[in-house]
Amino acid sequence: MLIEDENNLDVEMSDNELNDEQENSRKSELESMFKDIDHLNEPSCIDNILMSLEEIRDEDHLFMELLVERVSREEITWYQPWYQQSNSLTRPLKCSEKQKNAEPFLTDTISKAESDRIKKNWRKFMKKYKVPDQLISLARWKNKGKSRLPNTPEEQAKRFVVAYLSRGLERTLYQVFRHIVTYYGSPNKGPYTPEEEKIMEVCFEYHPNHAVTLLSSVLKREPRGIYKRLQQQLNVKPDIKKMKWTLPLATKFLKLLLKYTDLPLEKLKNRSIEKSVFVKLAEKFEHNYTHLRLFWYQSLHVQLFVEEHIKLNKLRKRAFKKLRDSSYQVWTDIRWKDFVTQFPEGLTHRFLYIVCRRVVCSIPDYLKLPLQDLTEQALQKIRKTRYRKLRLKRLCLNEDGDLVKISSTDW
DNA sequence: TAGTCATCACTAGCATCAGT
DNA sequence: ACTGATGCTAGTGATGACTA
Repeated sequence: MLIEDENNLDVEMSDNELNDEQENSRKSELESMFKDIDHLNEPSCIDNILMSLEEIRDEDHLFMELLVERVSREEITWYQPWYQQSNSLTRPLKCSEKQKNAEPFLTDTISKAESDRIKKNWRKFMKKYKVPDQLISLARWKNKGKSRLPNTPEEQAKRFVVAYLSRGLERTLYQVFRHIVTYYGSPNKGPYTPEEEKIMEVCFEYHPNHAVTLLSSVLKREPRGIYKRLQQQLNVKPDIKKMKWTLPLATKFLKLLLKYTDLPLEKLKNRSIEKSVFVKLAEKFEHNYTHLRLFWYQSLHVQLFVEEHIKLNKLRKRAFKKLRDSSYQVWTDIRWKDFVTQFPEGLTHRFLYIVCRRVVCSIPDYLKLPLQDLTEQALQKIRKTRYRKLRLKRLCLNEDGDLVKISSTDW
Protein backbone atom coordinates (compact mmCIF):
# COMPACT_ATOMS: atom_id res chain seq x y z
CA MET A 1 0.00 0.00 0.00
CA LEU A 2 1.39 3.31 -1.05
CA ILE A 3 1.27 5.94 1.60
CA GLU A 4 0.71 9.40 0.29
CA ASP A 5 2.72 11.89 2.23
CA GLU A 6 1.58 15.41 1.63
CA ASN A 7 4.62 16.81 3.37
CA ASN A 8 6.89 15.56 0.66
CA LEU A 9 5.22 17.76 -1.83
CA ASP A 10 6.57 20.99 -0.51
CA VAL A 11 9.54 21.23 -2.81
CA GLU A 12 8.16 23.00 -5.76
CA MET A 13 8.83 26.11 -7.72
CA SER A 14 6.82 29.13 -6.80
CA ASP A 15 4.10 30.14 -9.22
CA ASN A 16 5.99 33.21 -10.30
CA GLU A 17 9.08 31.32 -11.26
CA LEU A 18 6.98 28.92 -13.24
CA ASN A 19 5.16 31.70 -15.02
CA ASP A 20 8.33 33.55 -15.90
CA GLU A 21 9.79 30.42 -17.33
CA GLN A 22 6.74 29.71 -19.41
CA GLU A 23 6.60 33.32 -20.50
CA ASN A 24 10.20 33.29 -21.73
CA SER A 25 9.97 30.04 -23.61
CA ARG A 26 6.80 31.23 -25.25
CA LYS A 27 8.41 34.41 -26.45
CA SER A 28 11.45 32.74 -27.91
CA GLU A 29 9.24 30.15 -29.59
CA LEU A 30 7.16 32.80 -31.26
CA GLU A 31 10.19 34.83 -32.21
CA SER A 32 11.91 31.88 -33.81
CA MET A 33 8.90 31.42 -36.03
CA PHE A 34 9.49 34.85 -37.45
CA LYS A 35 13.21 35.07 -37.48
CA ASP A 36 14.38 36.94 -40.58
CA ILE A 37 10.96 37.01 -42.06
CA ASP A 38 9.67 40.36 -43.14
CA HIS A 39 7.07 39.28 -45.60
CA LEU A 40 3.99 37.57 -44.35
CA ASN A 41 3.58 35.49 -47.45
CA GLU A 42 6.82 33.71 -46.92
CA PRO A 43 5.81 30.05 -46.96
CA SER A 44 8.51 29.22 -44.43
CA CYS A 45 6.47 31.15 -41.96
CA ILE A 46 3.46 28.89 -42.15
CA ASP A 47 5.80 25.91 -42.27
CA ASN A 48 7.23 26.93 -38.94
CA ILE A 49 3.79 27.31 -37.51
CA LEU A 50 2.68 23.92 -38.75
CA MET A 51 5.81 22.32 -37.41
CA SER A 52 5.17 23.80 -34.05
CA LEU A 53 1.63 22.46 -34.22
CA GLU A 54 2.92 19.00 -35.02
CA GLU A 55 5.24 19.07 -32.05
CA ILE A 56 2.41 20.06 -29.78
CA ARG A 57 0.15 17.32 -31.12
CA ASP A 58 2.89 14.69 -30.75
CA GLU A 59 3.65 15.80 -27.23
CA ASP A 60 0.00 15.55 -26.24
CA HIS A 61 -0.43 12.26 -28.01
CA LEU A 62 2.53 10.67 -26.27
CA PHE A 63 1.39 11.93 -22.94
CA MET A 64 -2.06 10.48 -23.43
CA GLU A 65 -0.60 7.12 -24.42
CA LEU A 66 1.44 7.08 -21.27
CA LEU A 67 -1.55 8.07 -19.21
CA VAL A 68 -3.70 5.32 -20.68
CA GLU A 69 -0.98 2.82 -19.91
CA ARG A 70 -0.62 3.95 -16.31
CA VAL A 71 -4.25 4.15 -15.28
CA SER A 72 -6.02 1.72 -17.57
CA ARG A 73 -6.64 -0.80 -14.81
CA GLU A 74 -7.23 1.70 -12.05
CA GLU A 75 -10.54 2.03 -10.37
CA ILE A 76 -11.97 4.79 -8.29
CA THR A 77 -11.71 3.67 -4.70
CA TRP A 78 -12.16 6.91 -2.87
CA TYR A 79 -15.40 8.50 -1.80
CA GLN A 80 -17.13 10.47 -4.50
CA PRO A 81 -20.03 12.77 -3.79
CA TRP A 82 -22.97 12.24 -6.10
CA TYR A 83 -22.12 15.28 -8.20
CA GLN A 84 -18.75 13.82 -9.16
CA GLN A 85 -20.15 10.59 -10.49
CA SER A 86 -21.21 11.85 -13.91
CA ASN A 87 -19.45 10.59 -17.00
CA SER A 88 -19.33 13.83 -18.90
CA LEU A 89 -16.37 16.16 -18.58
CA THR A 90 -17.43 18.56 -21.26
CA ARG A 91 -20.99 19.29 -20.23
CA PRO A 92 -22.26 20.83 -17.04
CA LEU A 93 -24.05 18.55 -14.65
CA LYS A 94 -27.79 18.47 -14.93
CA CYS A 95 -29.51 17.94 -11.63
CA SER A 96 -32.84 16.31 -11.07
CA GLU A 97 -35.23 17.73 -8.48
CA LYS A 98 -34.24 15.09 -5.99
CA GLN A 99 -30.56 15.87 -6.33
CA LYS A 100 -31.12 19.55 -5.78
CA ASN A 101 -31.98 18.76 -2.20
CA ALA A 102 -28.98 16.51 -1.73
CA GLU A 103 -25.48 17.57 -0.77
CA PRO A 104 -24.85 20.78 -2.73
CA PHE A 105 -21.75 21.80 -4.67
CA LEU A 106 -20.30 25.27 -5.19
CA THR A 107 -21.15 27.21 -8.30
CA ASP A 108 -19.03 30.36 -8.04
CA THR A 109 -15.57 30.88 -9.50
CA ILE A 110 -12.94 28.48 -8.27
CA SER A 111 -11.01 30.15 -5.48
CA LYS A 112 -7.29 30.26 -4.84
CA ALA A 113 -7.58 27.58 -2.19
CA GLU A 114 -9.45 25.27 -4.54
CA SER A 115 -7.01 25.88 -7.35
CA ASP A 116 -4.17 25.01 -4.97
CA ARG A 117 -5.99 21.86 -4.00
CA ILE A 118 -6.19 20.79 -7.62
CA LYS A 119 -2.49 21.48 -8.00
CA LYS A 120 -1.75 19.45 -4.91
CA ASN A 121 -3.86 16.55 -6.14
CA TRP A 122 -1.99 16.68 -9.40
CA ARG A 123 1.37 16.47 -7.66
CA LYS A 124 0.16 13.43 -5.75
CA PHE A 125 -1.07 11.90 -8.97
CA MET A 126 2.23 12.52 -10.75
CA LYS A 127 4.09 10.85 -7.97
CA LYS A 128 1.81 7.89 -7.63
CA TYR A 129 1.49 7.11 -11.34
CA LYS A 130 4.91 8.35 -12.40
CA VAL A 131 3.87 10.71 -15.13
CA PRO A 132 5.63 13.93 -16.16
CA ASP A 133 4.34 17.34 -15.15
CA GLN A 134 2.30 17.87 -18.29
CA LEU A 135 -1.21 18.74 -17.26
CA ILE A 136 -1.25 21.02 -20.27
CA SER A 137 -1.33 17.98 -22.53
CA LEU A 138 -4.36 16.57 -20.78
CA ALA A 139 -5.99 19.97 -21.02
CA ARG A 140 -5.57 20.44 -24.73
CA TRP A 141 -5.77 16.87 -25.98
CA LYS A 142 -8.72 16.44 -28.28
CA ASN A 143 -10.39 13.19 -29.06
CA LYS A 144 -10.24 13.38 -32.81
CA GLY A 145 -10.26 10.51 -35.25
CA LYS A 146 -11.04 8.07 -32.47
CA SER A 147 -14.23 6.78 -31.07
CA ARG A 148 -15.74 9.21 -28.64
CA LEU A 149 -17.65 6.67 -26.68
CA PRO A 150 -17.09 7.26 -23.00
CA ASN A 151 -15.55 3.86 -22.43
CA THR A 152 -12.65 4.25 -24.84
CA PRO A 153 -9.32 4.01 -23.02
CA GLU A 154 -8.47 7.66 -23.59
CA GLU A 155 -11.77 8.97 -22.30
CA GLN A 156 -11.60 6.66 -19.32
CA ALA A 157 -8.10 7.75 -18.50
CA LYS A 158 -9.03 11.40 -18.80
CA ARG A 159 -12.00 10.89 -16.55
CA PHE A 160 -9.95 9.05 -13.99
CA VAL A 161 -7.39 11.85 -13.76
CA VAL A 162 -10.02 14.55 -13.50
CA ALA A 163 -11.85 12.57 -10.84
CA TYR A 164 -8.56 12.23 -8.97
CA LEU A 165 -7.93 15.96 -9.20
CA SER A 166 -11.44 16.67 -7.94
CA ARG A 167 -10.86 14.86 -4.66
CA GLY A 168 -11.80 16.95 -1.69
CA LEU A 169 -13.47 19.64 -3.74
CA GLU A 170 -17.11 20.56 -3.68
CA ARG A 171 -17.14 20.75 -7.44
CA THR A 172 -18.38 18.70 -10.34
CA LEU A 173 -15.94 16.99 -12.70
CA TYR A 174 -17.05 19.42 -15.37
CA GLN A 175 -16.03 22.41 -13.26
CA VAL A 176 -12.65 20.94 -12.41
CA PHE A 177 -12.01 19.99 -16.02
CA ARG A 178 -12.95 23.51 -17.14
CA HIS A 179 -10.51 24.90 -14.66
CA ILE A 180 -7.75 22.63 -15.95
CA VAL A 181 -8.48 23.54 -19.54
CA THR A 182 -8.43 27.26 -18.91
CA TYR A 183 -5.52 27.45 -16.49
CA TYR A 184 -3.26 24.77 -17.88
CA GLY A 185 -4.45 24.40 -21.47
CA SER A 186 -4.26 28.00 -22.56
CA PRO A 187 -1.80 29.69 -20.25
CA ASN A 188 -1.21 32.70 -22.47
CA LYS A 189 -3.35 35.60 -21.42
CA GLY A 190 -3.41 39.32 -21.84
CA PRO A 191 -3.18 41.54 -24.89
CA TYR A 192 -2.04 40.10 -28.18
CA THR A 193 1.56 40.83 -29.15
CA PRO A 194 2.56 41.94 -32.67
CA GLU A 195 4.13 38.48 -33.21
CA GLU A 196 0.89 36.78 -32.34
CA GLU A 197 -1.05 39.04 -34.67
CA LYS A 198 1.36 38.17 -37.47
CA ILE A 199 0.93 34.48 -36.82
CA MET A 200 -2.82 34.92 -36.90
CA GLU A 201 -2.66 36.70 -40.22
CA VAL A 202 -0.52 34.01 -41.77
CA CYS A 203 -2.73 31.22 -40.53
CA PHE A 204 -5.84 32.81 -41.91
CA GLU A 205 -4.10 33.28 -45.21
CA TYR A 206 -3.04 29.65 -45.54
CA HIS A 207 -5.58 27.72 -43.52
CA PRO A 208 -8.69 29.80 -43.25
CA ASN A 209 -10.84 26.82 -42.29
CA HIS A 210 -8.82 25.56 -39.37
CA ALA A 211 -7.17 28.77 -38.43
CA VAL A 212 -8.83 29.20 -35.07
CA THR A 213 -8.13 25.77 -33.64
CA LEU A 214 -4.65 25.83 -35.09
CA LEU A 215 -3.94 29.22 -33.54
CA SER A 216 -5.40 28.22 -30.23
CA SER A 217 -2.87 25.38 -30.00
CA VAL A 218 0.14 27.27 -31.27
CA LEU A 219 -0.49 30.44 -29.31
CA LYS A 220 -1.72 28.55 -26.26
CA ARG A 221 -4.75 30.77 -26.03
CA GLU A 222 -8.46 30.23 -25.68
CA PRO A 223 -10.18 29.78 -29.05
CA ARG A 224 -12.85 32.25 -28.01
CA GLY A 225 -10.29 34.95 -27.49
CA ILE A 226 -9.02 34.38 -30.99
CA TYR A 227 -12.51 34.60 -32.45
CA LYS A 228 -13.04 37.83 -30.66
CA ARG A 229 -9.75 39.29 -31.76
CA LEU A 230 -10.60 38.26 -35.30
CA GLN A 231 -13.92 40.01 -35.19
CA GLN A 232 -12.26 43.14 -33.95
CA GLN A 233 -9.88 43.09 -36.86
CA LEU A 234 -12.58 42.44 -39.43
CA ASN A 235 -15.24 44.71 -38.08
CA VAL A 236 -15.23 48.35 -38.78
CA LYS A 237 -15.51 49.69 -35.31
CA PRO A 238 -18.74 51.56 -34.73
CA ASP A 239 -17.89 55.14 -34.06
CA ILE A 240 -18.91 55.70 -30.50
CA LYS A 241 -18.16 59.09 -29.14
CA LYS A 242 -16.83 59.58 -25.70
CA MET A 243 -19.52 60.35 -23.24
CA LYS A 244 -19.27 62.89 -20.53
CA TRP A 245 -21.92 62.48 -17.90
CA THR A 246 -23.46 65.74 -16.78
CA LEU A 247 -26.46 66.42 -14.60
CA PRO A 248 -28.75 67.10 -17.58
CA LEU A 249 -27.59 63.93 -19.28
CA ALA A 250 -28.05 61.93 -16.11
CA THR A 251 -31.51 63.46 -15.75
CA LYS A 252 -32.40 62.38 -19.25
CA PHE A 253 -31.04 58.92 -18.48
CA LEU A 254 -33.03 58.58 -15.29
CA LYS A 255 -36.27 59.86 -16.83
CA LEU A 256 -36.01 57.31 -19.59
CA LEU A 257 -35.08 54.58 -17.17
CA LEU A 258 -38.17 55.33 -15.10
CA LYS A 259 -40.28 55.37 -18.22
CA TYR A 260 -38.98 52.09 -19.64
CA THR A 261 -39.14 50.18 -16.38
CA ASP A 262 -42.46 51.79 -15.48
CA LEU A 263 -41.42 51.90 -11.86
CA PRO A 264 -41.14 54.68 -9.29
CA LEU A 265 -37.63 55.70 -8.32
CA GLU A 266 -37.69 53.93 -4.92
CA LYS A 267 -38.40 50.62 -6.59
CA LEU A 268 -35.25 50.83 -8.65
CA LYS A 269 -33.08 50.50 -5.58
CA ASN A 270 -31.10 47.26 -5.62
CA ARG A 271 -33.22 46.05 -8.45
CA SER A 272 -31.76 44.12 -11.33
CA ILE A 273 -33.00 45.68 -14.53
CA GLU A 274 -33.55 43.76 -17.72
CA LYS A 275 -31.06 44.09 -20.49
CA SER A 276 -33.77 45.18 -22.93
CA VAL A 277 -34.23 48.36 -20.91
CA PHE A 278 -30.60 49.30 -21.34
CA VAL A 279 -30.73 48.41 -25.00
CA LYS A 280 -33.59 50.87 -25.46
CA LEU A 281 -31.63 53.48 -23.55
CA ALA A 282 -28.62 52.78 -25.69
CA GLU A 283 -30.59 53.66 -28.80
CA LYS A 284 -31.57 57.02 -27.35
CA PHE A 285 -28.05 57.79 -26.24
CA GLU A 286 -26.35 56.24 -29.24
CA HIS A 287 -24.02 54.42 -26.96
CA ASN A 288 -23.15 50.92 -25.91
CA TYR A 289 -25.76 49.41 -23.63
CA THR A 290 -23.09 47.86 -21.45
CA HIS A 291 -21.68 51.27 -20.75
CA LEU A 292 -25.08 52.64 -19.78
CA ARG A 293 -25.70 49.69 -17.51
CA LEU A 294 -22.34 50.21 -15.90
CA PHE A 295 -23.11 53.90 -15.39
CA TRP A 296 -26.29 52.98 -13.56
CA TYR A 297 -24.85 50.35 -11.25
CA GLN A 298 -21.50 51.94 -10.73
CA SER A 299 -22.41 55.59 -10.34
CA LEU A 300 -25.97 56.81 -10.49
CA HIS A 301 -27.51 54.10 -8.32
CA VAL A 302 -25.07 54.88 -5.55
CA GLN A 303 -25.47 58.61 -5.79
CA LEU A 304 -29.24 58.34 -5.63
CA PHE A 305 -29.69 55.75 -2.94
CA VAL A 306 -26.87 56.17 -0.47
CA GLU A 307 -28.31 57.77 2.60
CA GLU A 308 -25.29 59.46 4.05
CA HIS A 309 -22.42 61.53 2.79
CA ILE A 310 -19.61 59.17 2.14
CA LYS A 311 -15.98 60.06 2.34
CA LEU A 312 -14.33 57.82 -0.18
CA ASN A 313 -11.18 57.16 1.75
CA LYS A 314 -13.05 56.48 4.94
CA LEU A 315 -15.07 53.94 3.04
CA ARG A 316 -11.91 52.41 1.64
CA LYS A 317 -10.31 52.19 5.04
CA ARG A 318 -13.32 50.36 6.34
CA ALA A 319 -13.41 48.04 3.36
CA PHE A 320 -9.74 47.13 3.53
CA LYS A 321 -9.92 46.46 7.25
CA LYS A 322 -12.83 44.13 6.69
CA LEU A 323 -10.98 42.45 3.85
CA ARG A 324 -7.88 42.05 5.97
CA ASP A 325 -9.88 40.22 8.62
CA SER A 326 -11.89 38.18 6.14
CA SER A 327 -11.28 34.60 5.08
CA TYR A 328 -10.48 35.57 1.51
CA GLN A 329 -6.92 34.63 0.59
CA VAL A 330 -6.27 36.74 -2.47
CA TRP A 331 -7.93 39.66 -4.21
CA THR A 332 -9.65 37.48 -6.80
CA ASP A 333 -11.32 35.44 -4.08
CA ILE A 334 -13.36 38.44 -3.00
CA ARG A 335 -17.05 37.98 -3.75
CA TRP A 336 -18.07 41.57 -4.05
CA LYS A 337 -21.78 40.92 -4.05
CA ASP A 338 -21.52 39.23 -0.67
CA PHE A 339 -19.06 41.76 0.61
CA VAL A 340 -21.17 44.79 -0.22
CA THR A 341 -23.92 43.64 2.10
CA GLN A 342 -21.76 44.76 5.01
CA PHE A 343 -21.91 48.33 3.82
CA PRO A 344 -24.53 51.10 3.91
CA GLU A 345 -27.56 50.67 1.74
CA GLY A 346 -27.43 51.97 -1.78
CA LEU A 347 -23.81 51.03 -2.42
CA THR A 348 -23.42 48.54 -5.23
CA HIS A 349 -20.84 45.83 -5.50
CA ARG A 350 -19.44 47.29 -8.66
CA PHE A 351 -18.99 50.68 -7.04
CA LEU A 352 -17.23 49.17 -4.06
CA TYR A 353 -15.01 47.15 -6.34
CA ILE A 354 -13.98 50.12 -8.45
CA VAL A 355 -13.33 52.31 -5.43
CA CYS A 356 -11.15 49.71 -3.75
CA ARG A 357 -9.36 48.64 -6.87
CA ARG A 358 -8.23 52.20 -7.49
CA VAL A 359 -6.00 51.84 -4.46
CA VAL A 360 -4.54 48.42 -5.12
CA CYS A 361 -4.11 48.38 -8.88
CA SER A 362 -0.75 50.12 -8.69
CA ILE A 363 0.62 47.59 -6.21
CA PRO A 364 2.73 45.08 -8.15
CA ASP A 365 1.25 41.59 -8.35
CA TYR A 366 -1.78 42.64 -6.40
CA LEU A 367 -3.87 39.79 -7.78
CA LYS A 368 -1.52 37.24 -6.28
CA LEU A 369 -0.39 38.80 -3.02
CA PRO A 370 -1.87 37.37 0.16
CA LEU A 371 -4.79 39.58 1.05
CA GLN A 372 -3.29 40.41 4.44
CA ASP A 373 -0.23 41.98 2.83
CA LEU A 374 -2.23 43.66 0.14
CA THR A 375 -4.67 45.26 2.53
CA GLU A 376 -1.84 46.51 4.76
CA GLN A 377 -0.22 48.19 1.80
CA ALA A 378 -3.53 49.61 0.71
CA LEU A 379 -4.23 51.03 4.16
CA GLN A 380 -0.80 52.65 4.19
CA LYS A 381 -1.45 54.22 0.81
CA ILE A 382 -4.74 55.60 2.02
CA ARG A 383 -3.04 57.15 5.04
CA LYS A 384 -0.51 58.87 2.82
CA THR A 385 -2.92 60.24 0.25
CA ARG A 386 -3.44 63.95 0.04
CA TYR A 387 -7.06 64.06 -0.94
CA ARG A 388 -8.48 62.55 2.15
CA LYS A 389 -11.74 64.40 2.29
CA LEU A 390 -13.21 63.59 -1.09
CA ARG A 391 -16.86 62.90 -0.73
CA LEU A 392 -19.30 61.17 -2.95
CA LYS A 393 -21.72 63.53 -4.62
CA ARG A 394 -25.29 62.70 -3.81
CA LEU A 395 -28.18 63.39 -6.09
CA CYS A 396 -31.93 63.57 -5.85
CA LEU A 397 -34.87 64.53 -8.00
CA ASN A 398 -36.41 67.96 -7.48
CA GLU A 399 -40.07 68.88 -8.05
CA ASP A 400 -39.50 69.29 -11.78
CA GLY A 401 -38.14 65.78 -12.03
CA ASP A 402 -34.61 66.99 -12.59
CA LEU A 403 -31.55 65.66 -10.86
CA VAL A 404 -29.93 68.03 -8.44
CA LYS A 405 -26.99 67.78 -6.13
CA ILE A 406 -27.59 67.42 -2.43
CA SER A 407 -25.34 69.91 -0.74
CA SER A 408 -22.90 68.29 1.62
CA THR A 409 -22.89 71.38 3.85
CA ASP A 410 -26.31 70.38 5.06
CA TRP A 411 -24.58 67.73 7.09
C1' DT B 1 -2.87 62.81 -8.86
C1' DA B 2 -7.37 60.73 -8.23
C1' DG B 3 -11.33 59.98 -10.86
C1' DT B 4 -13.71 59.04 -15.55
C1' DC B 5 -14.28 56.66 -19.64
C1' DA B 6 -13.38 53.43 -23.38
C1' DT B 7 -11.75 49.27 -24.83
C1' DC B 8 -9.63 44.94 -24.78
C1' DA B 9 -9.40 40.40 -22.61
C1' DC B 10 -10.84 36.41 -19.80
C1' DT B 11 -14.20 33.17 -16.99
C1' DA B 12 -17.93 30.37 -16.62
C1' DG B 13 -22.13 29.44 -17.73
C1' DC B 14 -25.87 28.18 -21.54
C1' DA B 15 -27.18 26.81 -26.29
C1' DT B 16 -26.90 24.71 -30.93
C1' DC B 17 -25.09 21.86 -34.60
C1' DA B 18 -22.89 18.16 -36.86
C1' DG B 19 -20.04 14.08 -36.39
C1' DT B 20 -19.12 9.43 -34.40
C1' DA C 1 -24.99 9.68 -25.79
C1' DC C 2 -21.31 11.97 -26.12
C1' DT C 3 -17.84 15.09 -28.52
C1' DG C 4 -15.68 19.47 -30.55
C1' DA C 5 -16.68 23.86 -32.69
C1' DT C 6 -18.94 27.87 -32.38
C1' DG C 7 -21.87 31.61 -30.56
C1' DC C 8 -23.85 34.60 -26.78
C1' DT C 9 -24.07 36.72 -22.06
C1' DA C 10 -23.04 38.57 -17.25
C1' DG C 11 -19.51 39.35 -14.47
C1' DT C 12 -14.57 40.39 -13.72
C1' DG C 13 -10.15 42.24 -14.70
C1' DA C 14 -6.32 45.33 -17.09
C1' DT C 15 -4.83 49.39 -19.08
C1' DG C 16 -4.24 53.82 -21.01
C1' DA C 17 -5.93 58.47 -22.41
C1' DC C 18 -8.09 62.21 -20.70
C1' DT C 19 -9.75 65.54 -17.10
C1' DA C 20 -10.65 68.25 -12.99
